[in-house]
Amino acid sequence: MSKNTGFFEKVYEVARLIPYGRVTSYGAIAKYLGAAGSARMVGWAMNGAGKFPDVPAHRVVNRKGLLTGKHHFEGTNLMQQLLESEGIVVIENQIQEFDTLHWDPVSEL
DNA sequence: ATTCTGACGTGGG
DNA sequence: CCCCACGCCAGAA
Repeated sequence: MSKNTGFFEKVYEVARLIPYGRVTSYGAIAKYLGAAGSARMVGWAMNGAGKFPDVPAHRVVNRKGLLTGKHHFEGTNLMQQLLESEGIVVIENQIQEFDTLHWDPVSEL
């Protein structure tokens, strides 16, 4: 087993709870973990999420609904394709109707 | 040990 | 809405 820090593990846990066809933001996860303000750590944690197929990192975007982390996926627009595959409309790396699709673990969970 | 970076967020202009 | 500056803190060199 890898030496996962509790923080990383919790990030992955929340990420797996993201419903199909919905998205959330790094800050929302960070806040849910009680690490509000440390949203960057969530993004960094996702960097290691590539080793976890169960973690839909493509459903995690920044607060603007922008696919800022698409460059970390394979190819150039894999992240967008995955999102569109779930019925999410993405134009120019920007999720349409982001406010409606946004899933907040603090409120929803 | 120090220094820099980073898949972010918030506040002010 | 945009842009700029600061804070956040774990990991890498």
